[in-house]
Amino acid sequence: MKIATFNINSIRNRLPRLLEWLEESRPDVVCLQELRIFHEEFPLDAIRAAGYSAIWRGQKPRYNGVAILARGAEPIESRRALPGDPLKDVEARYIEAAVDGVLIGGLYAPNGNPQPGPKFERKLAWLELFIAHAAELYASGVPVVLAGDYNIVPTERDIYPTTSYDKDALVQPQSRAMYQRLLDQGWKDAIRTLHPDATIYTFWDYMRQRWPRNAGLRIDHLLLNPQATKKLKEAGVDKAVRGKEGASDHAPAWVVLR
DNA sequence: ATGTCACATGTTATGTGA
Repeated sequence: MKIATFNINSIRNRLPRLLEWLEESRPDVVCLQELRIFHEEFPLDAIRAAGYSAIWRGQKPRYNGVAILARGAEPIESRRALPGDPLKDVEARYIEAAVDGVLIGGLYAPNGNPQPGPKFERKLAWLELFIAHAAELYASGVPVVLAGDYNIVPTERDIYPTTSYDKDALVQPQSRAMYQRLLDQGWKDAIRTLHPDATIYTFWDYMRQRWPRNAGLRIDHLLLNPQATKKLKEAGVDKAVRGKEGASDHAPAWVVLR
């Protein structure tokens, strides 16, 4: 069972790219972030024609937005917001469903820039709620995968050598501490578990030639509880997706569970 | 400060979010 996460950065502009990738990579489950559509604009017909069913949340105005796609199965929705999020009706950032006995949480954490400021406070507050919810899911007894754009660079190894992100919310010690708290609960970062020392990125900014220079960041993650970790077979990033014409600034990251 | 890209407002650009 292949489970992927992909920050699509506007599903309207990138639908052909998404369909192409679905065909090539053939994931069984996909968590999408940054749909950037009104709820009613989701391209369900095209997704169905590609062989997937879907649950999603868009919003007005067209920011954020998350979805879970499943091939050959209906995702059984368990949540469409993070419990306790005061902005749960305003910002579409979390969706959760069971697919083939695996519980999937799809997330789009707040970016948090500029930092410091209210955006950064919102990021930390959202992550606090996410950590609390993750603790509940961890203990559920079933395999759980928390997949999405965490907007956190976990360690220095997860960013190209630079000082230009030093003030960025993605690398702040407070952000990294939140990620560490998830690992301390027992969640495994799937890519780092299988590739502890590799240089792996999932995001390359459009600016300053960062893709051609491979000046990337690893901010899209799949966290696994022990029941899911036991099944972990492969993990990776479909890096080539970032190099296509009209690509998102993120590449899909994925795991294969036995 | 800059670079790029998508969207909102409602220009014939400018601002925001990333």
